[in-house]
Amino acid sequence: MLDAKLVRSNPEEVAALLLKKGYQFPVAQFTELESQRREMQMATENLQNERNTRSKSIGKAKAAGEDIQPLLAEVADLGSQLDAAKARLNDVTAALDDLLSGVPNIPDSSVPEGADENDNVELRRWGTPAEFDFTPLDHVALGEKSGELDFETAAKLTGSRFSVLTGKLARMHRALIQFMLNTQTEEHGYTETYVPYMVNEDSLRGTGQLPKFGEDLFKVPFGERQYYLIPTAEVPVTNFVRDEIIDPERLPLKFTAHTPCFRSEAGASGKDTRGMIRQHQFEKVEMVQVVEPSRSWEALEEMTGHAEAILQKLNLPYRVVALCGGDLGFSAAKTHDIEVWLPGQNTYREISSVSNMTDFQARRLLARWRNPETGKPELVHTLNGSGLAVGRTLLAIMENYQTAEGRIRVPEALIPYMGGVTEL
RNA sequence: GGAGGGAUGGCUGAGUGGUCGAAAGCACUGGUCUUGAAAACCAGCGGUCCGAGAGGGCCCUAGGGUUCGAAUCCCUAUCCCUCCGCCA
Repeated sequence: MLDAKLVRSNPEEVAALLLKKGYQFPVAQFTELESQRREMQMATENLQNERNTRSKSIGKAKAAGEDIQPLLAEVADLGSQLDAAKARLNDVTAALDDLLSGVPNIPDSSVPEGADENDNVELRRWGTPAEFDFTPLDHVALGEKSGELDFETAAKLTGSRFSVLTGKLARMHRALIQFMLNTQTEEHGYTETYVPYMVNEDSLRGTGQLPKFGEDLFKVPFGERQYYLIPTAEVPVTNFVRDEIIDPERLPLKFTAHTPCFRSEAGASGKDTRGMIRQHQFEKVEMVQVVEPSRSWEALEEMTGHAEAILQKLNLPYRVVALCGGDLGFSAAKTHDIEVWLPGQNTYREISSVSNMTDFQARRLLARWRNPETGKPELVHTLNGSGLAVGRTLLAIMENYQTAEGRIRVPEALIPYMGGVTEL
């Protein structure tokens, strides 16, 4: 959520900044609601003040043994006036909150202009795509050959956009998770966590998936309530700090978690239907940092490096792009995507996304730290990034490490995790 | 699933329907003392919203209710603890 004060004092300026994201901020509607809110808040508070003052004097009179009947008569209709005022105020603040919670984060000034992924800006490339003296297959064809990647069985068990892995391929999938977690914890200083795969609405509100993006989530009815399967570990892990005031010496908080992620892919029918690029269920190792505001841009670079390190160790060629305004997510002020080279598709595809949410999530979360300079609780900045998406890493290895016989060599770094196996 | 008990500021913890936004302690900040530190002593010290300010509102898990007035009484929900049952 954006800072209401900021929006209030410079609505036009905020609207102009949000245009970069392709978002039209309804300035007139906001200003109108805001002036109503102010008027009603003052009216309500005046009534409350009067009620408090009078009630107090009744208490005094009673204590002094005076007759309080005349005083009671004077306040007879104050209650109903107050109720009416409160109801009007509630309506307006609810409308205002609705409006404001649908407004995305303001993109950083360094974010490139642009409408969609075609306008993203490449920052750097690492590694050289391998030359094959045969026509490289994509991971679906490779999986069919070995029989270890099976979409038909998955469709029988559940439906489309699921996969079944078996044998050594399943093991490599597991090996990747261990490898990523070990790297993030042992080399990059993250604390490993294990978290719920279902969360409540408050958590999703805190990180910004709700109220706007509920249709992307799998819902789980639970008694009278509703839980949601997590779309990313960002949700449970970032919510660690909801309603917390964090001691400055504890910052930065650096957490990593391996979780499955569940996405309905509601708006993506027909997109990436082949293979395991876009699934309803996939594994991801996530990095989350909670930092003091002055450090968040530094942390974005650092975390991008932490994701890149995995690809470098696996010797997978990739490039890093800065997302343009139109391609940025709702809560992000800036995002780096890391795209891995896929020979089977002859293109780079997203394998990690690292974002600085600045104080946007922290405001909804009420995640604060006590700034030693002011002594006051102030909002922290939150960041998250994949380190990495496991399924996509697996298929990148399949395609980049394939042999003419359609087998898959095991990347050096993974051999210890594979019990010494060097080829599948 | 059943029976009880609880939830109060950064933490621990008192609180009789009416000067209660809330005792006390810890922690923290400033000061006195000291070469310096510790100890001791003194003082300060919740959050949030509106307002230029003066000031005012709201917040004692959450949501309802009773009342002129609720941290305090009633209802519901959530979470935690104890015991019984069941269970990977």
